[in-house]
Amino acid sequence: MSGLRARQKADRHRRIIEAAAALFREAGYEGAKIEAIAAQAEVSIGTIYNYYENKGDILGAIVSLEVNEVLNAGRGVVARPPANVGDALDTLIGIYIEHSLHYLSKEMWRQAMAISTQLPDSPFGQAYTALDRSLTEQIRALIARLQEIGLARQDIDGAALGELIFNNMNMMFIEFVKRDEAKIAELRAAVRRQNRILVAAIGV
Amino acid sequence: MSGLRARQKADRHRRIIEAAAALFREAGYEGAKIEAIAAQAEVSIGTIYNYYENKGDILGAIVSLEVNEVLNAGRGVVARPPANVGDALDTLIGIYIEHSLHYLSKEMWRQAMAISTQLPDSPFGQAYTALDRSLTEQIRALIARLQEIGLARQDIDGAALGELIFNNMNMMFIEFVKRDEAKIAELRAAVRRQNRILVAAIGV
DNA sequence: CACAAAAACAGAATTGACTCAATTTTAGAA
DNA sequence: TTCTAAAATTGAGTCAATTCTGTTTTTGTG
Repeated sequence: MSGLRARQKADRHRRIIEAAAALFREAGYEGAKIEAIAAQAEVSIGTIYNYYENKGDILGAIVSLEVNEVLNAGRGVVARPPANVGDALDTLIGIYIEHSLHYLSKEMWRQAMAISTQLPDSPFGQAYTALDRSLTEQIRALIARLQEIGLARQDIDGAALGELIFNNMNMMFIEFVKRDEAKIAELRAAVRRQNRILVAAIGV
Repeated sequence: MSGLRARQKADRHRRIIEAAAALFREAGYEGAKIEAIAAQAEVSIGTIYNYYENKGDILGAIVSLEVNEVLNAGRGVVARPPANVGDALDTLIGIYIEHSLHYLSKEMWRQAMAISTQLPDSPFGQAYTALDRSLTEQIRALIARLQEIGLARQDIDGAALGELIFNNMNMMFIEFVKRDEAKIAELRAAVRRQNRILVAAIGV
């Protein structure tokens, strides 16, 4: 039996996430008081803390949903990459960046990133690290695919290269969300310029 | 005249920083209560907030001292770099990493990094960004030096390369401080492996 | 159906960072 | 030396996240 308790639990989870997402957008992370989230979700404060360890974990759950969508969107590029290394990387990274701001504001990203380094052992901290690893893995998969097709040199250390590309992109993204006035187009151009060095090194 | 007021001010600054540094080490960042810092520094809570905007700024002042030392230590390497690109990068990065844990614990680094992304416009947030830029600039200077000496190709985009190397190193350092059991030697080896790709691409 | 144990809920109490109005100290002019 | 305005200090009070303990609901069993 699926059980009344289990159903109510799932429902409460959903209500809390929805209420929090709405309030984070409206009022920002700091501005969204736990009390308000509880009221809007129609649960008590205590119940929220029964479901999430702390306020950061609530944001974490929202961020995780988002990053999983990004990973999904990236699969298509890995399966059928553009016909040269530069465009392939640019396309994948473009998807990451564009999607990332679809549901989450820069402020939400800042908070999420801060929490993940501040509390690396909290549920969200660990989830965030795992998500980063998945993104690195996807870039690495793209490189492997390009090597297969014969677009990239076979003798390249694909693992190290994947990390290099991800780490650089991620750091650029962090700086990007730290400045409210920074534009997506500029971020993409800067990363492309940096990647050009790598593209030259690994193209056949 | 240097003035009584100015002298007392400098003295209070010093006392607050020393008290905070000691307590951060002993009890961790969260564990060090403002009230305790105030007591140990023999000032009132209000005075601390007269000198620093918030708790993070106190840590920020400590971190800034540390990073400036790191920058200083790096100057020597840029002035007289080892005789090949790989060793030159490894030596500079080695200095950064080894120095970084001299005065600051991993926990203090985690907090500092978190604060700098959470509040990028606070005094410390801005200072931290500037410090990152200085480190990037130093790596770029090393590359320029290597190009001068004829150890690196002249046609490389030095600015982009410097950013790439710094961003990768920094991200690796972030992951490093997130895991208490991570070892310095492993970090250095991983970064060396990643840089090898770049070294191959830019060596003459 | 009745009941006991387990799970979940509620919200008052606690805690600690930060604010602010009142008080004290300093600098410098008369 | 005395006085006044500016600067600095103080700590009690505020605010919001988190904890804690008693209550209610659900489940499984006889």
